[in-house]
Amino acid sequence: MEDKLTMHGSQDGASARDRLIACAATIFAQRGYAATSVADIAVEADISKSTVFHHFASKQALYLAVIESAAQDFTQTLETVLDQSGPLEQRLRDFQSQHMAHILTNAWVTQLVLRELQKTDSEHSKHLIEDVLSRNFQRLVHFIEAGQQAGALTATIDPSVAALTIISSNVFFFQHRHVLKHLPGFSDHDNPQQYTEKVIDLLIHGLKEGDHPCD
Amino acid sequence: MEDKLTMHGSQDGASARDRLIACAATIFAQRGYAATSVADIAVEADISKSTVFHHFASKQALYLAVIESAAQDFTQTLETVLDQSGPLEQRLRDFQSQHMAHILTNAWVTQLVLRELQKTDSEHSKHLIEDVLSRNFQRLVHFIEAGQQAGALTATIDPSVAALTIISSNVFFFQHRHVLKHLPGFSDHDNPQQYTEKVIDLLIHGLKEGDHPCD
DNA sequence: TACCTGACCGACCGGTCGGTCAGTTAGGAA
DNA sequence: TTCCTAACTGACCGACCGGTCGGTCAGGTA
Repeated sequence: MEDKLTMHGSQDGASARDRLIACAATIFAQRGYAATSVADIAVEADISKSTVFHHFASKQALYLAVIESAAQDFTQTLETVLDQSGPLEQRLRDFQSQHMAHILTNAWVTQLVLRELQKTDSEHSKHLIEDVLSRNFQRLVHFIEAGQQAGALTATIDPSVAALTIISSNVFFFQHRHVLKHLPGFSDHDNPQQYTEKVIDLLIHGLKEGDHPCD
Repeated sequence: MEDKLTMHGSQDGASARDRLIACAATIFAQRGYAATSVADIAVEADISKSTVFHHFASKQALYLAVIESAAQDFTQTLETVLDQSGPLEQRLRDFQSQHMAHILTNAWVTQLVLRELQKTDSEHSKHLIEDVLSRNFQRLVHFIEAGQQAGALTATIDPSVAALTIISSNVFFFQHRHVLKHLPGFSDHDNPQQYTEKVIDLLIHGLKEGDHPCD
């Protein structure tokens, strides 16, 4: 069904179905499911509303296709960051940096995924997203555990908690980046990379002054 | 306007207007603005839809009242946690713990506030919330700065970044607490207080093993 | 008694929503 | 040429939405 090269109405390279998913993704991400009308999506995709229902059985089916596509986007990235060589601290820094860059460049998709994750009634779609998140989470946890076993990281801290703290700082920055501008005294609101550096600095060295007097 | 003690139709203690706001808050928080109908709110509040429009000029006006009420709820708490005495580390621990407890007990309001914060078009309502957040943020930043000047905390880390990391870990836990259950190897999903303890442990002592060899 | 007022309601309105359907177009196979 | 089929469309439908309107009812006041 994907190898159809004959297109009548559409002059774009991508298939009408893919264009439809892409347009729907941004609008769903911007306005949410209920506030998005099928007519809006049709206008954005430059087709009629009926054509939307020709490609998808319902609005919900279109939304599920969007979520599925978003989940695929998430899986194909961030896979190789932790597998590189180099000093452990630098690899942690790279992960944080690339993770931040990824969610910022794929902002609409990220927003869509996060919004879906916050629904209390999971039903469909949430499971695939959870699978993706679980995989990324486990990879990061294993990386930290390896650092602990190698003696490079403190063995007493919970690697799951450390991983979540790393991820949450990036997600929080992303979700509230437009609010952070108005926070008094916060200078890194328009410099996410510097923010990730500072967070890793904090996580590695800790807050307590007396903990490393032998520098 | 608040001192009306004569109520005709309602047998509850709170005024019908307050009950309306309370009911609307939970439904708005659960389903979002667009997905919530005035009829739904009316049913929940056990009044007719017309009565909703008797108390509020429009659905939007009701929503703004809900947001305003939610902002007030947020200001009145968390004001005295940091002002107590005791060792600095314990006060940080208390803040994290009480902040977590607060957003969990006021879950619906918190969800409403967070959802409102993520809107790209701020318009109304966002400003008051930003005021509340800025105040809490500044208070935490000043606390950390004081710890730095007293020599108890490392002077090289950015206090704003530390404050945001503290807040973000709690917010992230709250937002994704239902997803965390399905994360493999994460044991604290149903124990938020233990999670806050571990986060503070991590933030205070840091990840790096070699940083505190003199314990 | 008579009057006023505010809380409240059922019935209703214009508009928008998701979804259907009959019909048109155009390329490929025979 | 004929037929098939997928892509596509405008017209339309019932359901539901936010909001209005006319009116009821219970208390306060004089």
